[in-house]
Amino acid sequence: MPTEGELIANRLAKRERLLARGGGYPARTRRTHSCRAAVTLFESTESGSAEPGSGSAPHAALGGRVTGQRVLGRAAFLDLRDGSGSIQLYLRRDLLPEGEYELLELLDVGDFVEAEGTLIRTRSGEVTLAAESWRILVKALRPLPEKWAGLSDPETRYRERHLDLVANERSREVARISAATVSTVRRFFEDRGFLEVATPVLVDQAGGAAARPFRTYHNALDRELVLRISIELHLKRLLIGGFDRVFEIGRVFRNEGLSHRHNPEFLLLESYEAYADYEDVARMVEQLVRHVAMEVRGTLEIPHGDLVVDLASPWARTTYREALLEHAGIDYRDYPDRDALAGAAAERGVPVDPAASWASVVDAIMQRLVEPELVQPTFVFDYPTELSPLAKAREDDPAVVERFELFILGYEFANAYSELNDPVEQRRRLEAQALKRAAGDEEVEVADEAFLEALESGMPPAGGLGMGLERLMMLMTGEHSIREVLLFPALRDRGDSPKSPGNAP
RNA sequence: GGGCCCGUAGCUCAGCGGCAGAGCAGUGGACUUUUAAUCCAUCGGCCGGAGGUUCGAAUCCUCCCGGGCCUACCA
Repeated sequence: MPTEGELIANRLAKRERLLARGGGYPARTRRTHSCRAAVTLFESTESGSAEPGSGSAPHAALGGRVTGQRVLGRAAFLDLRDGSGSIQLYLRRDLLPEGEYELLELLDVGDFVEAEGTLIRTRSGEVTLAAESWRILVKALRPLPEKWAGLSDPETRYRERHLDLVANERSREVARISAATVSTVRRFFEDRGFLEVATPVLVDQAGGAAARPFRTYHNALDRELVLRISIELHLKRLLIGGFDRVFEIGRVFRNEGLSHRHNPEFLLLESYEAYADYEDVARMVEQLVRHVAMEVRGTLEIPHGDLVVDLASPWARTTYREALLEHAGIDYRDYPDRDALAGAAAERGVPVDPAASWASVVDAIMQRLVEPELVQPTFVFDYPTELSPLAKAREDDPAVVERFELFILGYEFANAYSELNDPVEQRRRLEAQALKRAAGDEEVEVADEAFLEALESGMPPAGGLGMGLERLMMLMTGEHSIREVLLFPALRDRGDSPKSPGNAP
């Protein structure tokens, strides 16, 4: 077992020899088929001939990465893989032009090659390209993870995702399901006449949610900027401008801790529909999630760990007040006093920050005692107004707003309102939040003057939706950690410098 | 932030006070239908880092770095 440096040095030497022969790193290839297409081609014209070069056997030129090799003297088998799948290559000295078989001396697992020849089925039944010509396209300098045990160290899988994807079919599958989830969501909204827009990521103030932002600086404008924590306020300005249905799928950034379900940057879907209310949005979300499940999984019963998430049955509906009563035994209306509520929370084992407001206490109880219980899809309607500064109050009860959150697997999947569009009331609510901020609470909604002014020009009644798409990916893939569905999850800096082949002895 | 666990060869892992190990990969050789090819030979180490205990530390202790799980926070 030579050191990593020696392994790389071996491959660098082979690269030199390859270049000396006039090969290596060509810009163009002669590929005629993907690996999968070649197998399909052969099976559709199955000649059954086990002897290469005979009769009407189909011909193909393939390219891909060598993932395994079995050399038997004057013949060799290579496993070739491209983005479509894999196929076996058969190299035989007497089938190849003079000197080409000896290229094997320069080949390592991990290199990309091109081979052109005849498709056959071997004695053991495998569809195989019997090469009549081949070359090395790319010399890989680093050894790939071991072929049988593969790559399992989570840290390496996350930090060097390319190796994880090469080594683990499951990781490729998760990436494909995640991508299909996003494209299906996009198509769902497009098919319903929503306009997809792109609004600024760099903004003056981080509004639309309550979270700490990342701060940055624009040199030419000599301006402090922050990265958005939400998309909401810009999309509402588009409703004001006259678009009735808009949506955006975009990254938002929250300067908070990491966990198995939180990443500092994540993919947020927001949609706004004029002349709709939160009941309409709830119906749409139910359709959306079911549609995605059918498109990417082909079923409405999604296995997740030990349980099955049932998307087919009608989704449970409750209210914030009922949910707290059922799971925590607290009717928050019996505790209009902050300290009394904090006492009730403490009795139930919910830790309470002494500085927390009434709203923070009630929400701590919700998060701690209620949300984890909501495993099967559950809508929770009608949140306390104090928790929801951008939502419209119920006409029959101004203490609560027309807001719902959707919970699946014990965590928040979606958040939706009948959007507050009374500019005077909106200003009053945001000013109340500003008082909290002045009292030291950094995680409250900011009063965005540009948004408030826009609202004064008149926003139609509308229903809005926000949904973290990584959580939808987690549901669709059955993964329990957001790091599995993020291709490059945020990690701490390991501190050492990247290894370079240039440093190899 | 707190608790538990992990870090040994390129990869997957064993060793847990007494000479640093295995498989795969690599290197040399044999082999024209293999598919975890096989067979022979062989190279290979900052045991995450720094201190400490000890005659002696990969092994025990402390701190630090990185990761995982649980938990908390993120309305």
